[in-house]
Amino acid sequence: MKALSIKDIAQKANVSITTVSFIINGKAKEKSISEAVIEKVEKIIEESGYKPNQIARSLRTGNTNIIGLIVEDISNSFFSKIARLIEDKAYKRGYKIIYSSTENNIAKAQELINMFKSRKVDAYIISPVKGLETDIQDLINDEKPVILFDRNLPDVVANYVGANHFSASYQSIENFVQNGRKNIALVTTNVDVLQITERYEGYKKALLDYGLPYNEDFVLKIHFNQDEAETISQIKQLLSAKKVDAVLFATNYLAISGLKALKQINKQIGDDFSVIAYDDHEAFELHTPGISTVQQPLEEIAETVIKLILNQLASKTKLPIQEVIIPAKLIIRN
Amino acid sequence: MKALSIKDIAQKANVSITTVSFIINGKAKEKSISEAVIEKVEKIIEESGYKPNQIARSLRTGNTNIIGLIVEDISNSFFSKIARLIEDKAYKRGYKIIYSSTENNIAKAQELINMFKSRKVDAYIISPVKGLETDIQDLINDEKPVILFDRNLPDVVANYVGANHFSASYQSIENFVQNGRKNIALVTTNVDVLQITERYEGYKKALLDYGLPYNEDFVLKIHFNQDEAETISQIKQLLSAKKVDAVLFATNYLAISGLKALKQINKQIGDDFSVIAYDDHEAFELHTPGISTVQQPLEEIAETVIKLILNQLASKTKLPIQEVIIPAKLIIRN
DNA sequence: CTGAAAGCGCTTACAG
DNA sequence: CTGAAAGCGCTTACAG
Repeated sequence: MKALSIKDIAQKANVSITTVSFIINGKAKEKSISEAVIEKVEKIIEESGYKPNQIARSLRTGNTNIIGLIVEDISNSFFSKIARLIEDKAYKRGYKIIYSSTENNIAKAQELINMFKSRKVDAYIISPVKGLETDIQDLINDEKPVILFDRNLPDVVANYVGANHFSASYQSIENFVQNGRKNIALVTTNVDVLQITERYEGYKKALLDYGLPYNEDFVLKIHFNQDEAETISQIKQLLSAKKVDAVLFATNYLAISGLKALKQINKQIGDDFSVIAYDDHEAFELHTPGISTVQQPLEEIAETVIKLILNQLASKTKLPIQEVIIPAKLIIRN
Repeated sequence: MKALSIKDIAQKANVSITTVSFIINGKAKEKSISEAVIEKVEKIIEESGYKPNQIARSLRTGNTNIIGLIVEDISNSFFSKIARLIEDKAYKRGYKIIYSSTENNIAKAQELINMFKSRKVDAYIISPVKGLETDIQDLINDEKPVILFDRNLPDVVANYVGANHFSASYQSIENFVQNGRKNIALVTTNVDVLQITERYEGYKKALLDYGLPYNEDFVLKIHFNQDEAETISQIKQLLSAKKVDAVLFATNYLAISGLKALKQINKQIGDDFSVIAYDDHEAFELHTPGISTVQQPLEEIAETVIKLILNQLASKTKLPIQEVIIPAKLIIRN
């Protein structure tokens, strides 16, 4: 069964396809199509269930009404929640989302951008990987709306929306210090992105400001993509060999691994040992005791991302580049 | 900066666009284009960074290489994990995924299917809502590849992949009984989909088989979409007013709410009270004590879904409808 | 008030 | 071995 085309509708209504097109696109009044014709055509469209072919429309107009979303991993709850919020807001404005996960792999990310390009997506929302600078710059030079989020690329001038990672991590350490902790460890990843670096810098600076020594042995950089079992074992080692009395986990999945490690070695969170996790996770609230976390304001991030995108999409002229830094919130749970 | 078209490449190479098209599509040999021309054209394509416009290609061929994924909520970890696995496998075969969340809303789901239709997606992967029967039947009549997953629609004959919800729930109750539980409650949703009904039936049948009375007061049907606070308060009521000694939660998010409720009323899981949750969640493993769960084999489900889709996409003829029921696994954690 | 025609960028049957 | 031309289903400038 072949789908109906505008031609079929025009034939049934005994008008030209031009007229049908005007009516479909709400230009009937503007083009002064008579009320009678409008009604007739609309009735036929309604009855036949005709839906314009978006592919043809896209080829003609150059717009697809599709936004490309490129994240590290859609199954990570931070990204899937953002994806959901963005989807919601985009759909209300007639945009659909096509997504992809980079797995932190430059080659894959580049390939994805190329695919999205050849599919002519109208705009890009990207949680970038280092190494993507030129590709992103090309998009921007092409006048494509691009919003980076979560992590920024220092060497590219692009719109960016993200939490204040430095101060979030600084505050966490501050909290540890106020609770009398002195041997504070950081468990982070070896991924070389600004947002991770900033969390590290916040940690370092806070130690310095509070007169605590910085000890390299207290910083564990977990290899991205390594087995969770390996991660757990490294964390166990950090915690048992050293006199660590507090740990900041730089991502939620690291904290999850960390909690598993604690459970295995039977180390209790309490009077002489504290933990703070970056990014929330249901497990943290449920954990006994509750795990304090640094929360990125998801709703606000998604809202800002989509607002910037839609603004750019709506504007004929190039808008100034914006960096929106949103404070993260430290939630104390014990 | 206008993107290059096949015409530009043809001009640069001094050949027709037909020739360029054959080369791009790997039909050069078949069409016996000379080696010299192939090399020349490929070099120009390479140097210029030309990428064929997929929109034009889609309009011409009728294929988009896009698969539409319709789920209840992409931010639910069950769906986001499936989304990730499907994405992976689809990309390897040249397909992209466009997703959408129905929020269990029939009207929204219908709208989504229509959008996907007019966007000419090549295939549909749908976790359906009741009420979508005709829409899905229409797709099937249109010879579009359609795979339902997670939940089936009894009144539509479509490919389906899902876990054996009945037996999963039956086994859970069996486990409770073997541990001496006698007053077993079920916390489920009021969503009227087969997969939820089956979990309920499994619960009922197991009680019957083990000679335990079925008590309506022990079945709590939570309204989908209601506030979590409300859910928690209802669960608290169930647990405090009744002499319930075991609870099966029919979805992971209900179990999360349930655990919060337990924490609030300080009810311990242990010798005289058991819990099993449907669908895994990191929180369950970390919880003290660990929460037993019924796990759907995500990898296997995704694998089967994508295999069925690709088979259909590859096949010229209509393939027989298949229902693949995959056993769920009961993981005992305490 | 309405329509014929060009063109978006491809693919492919047909011709030579 | 290669190319001219039709056509996928739309939109829109132009003409009347």
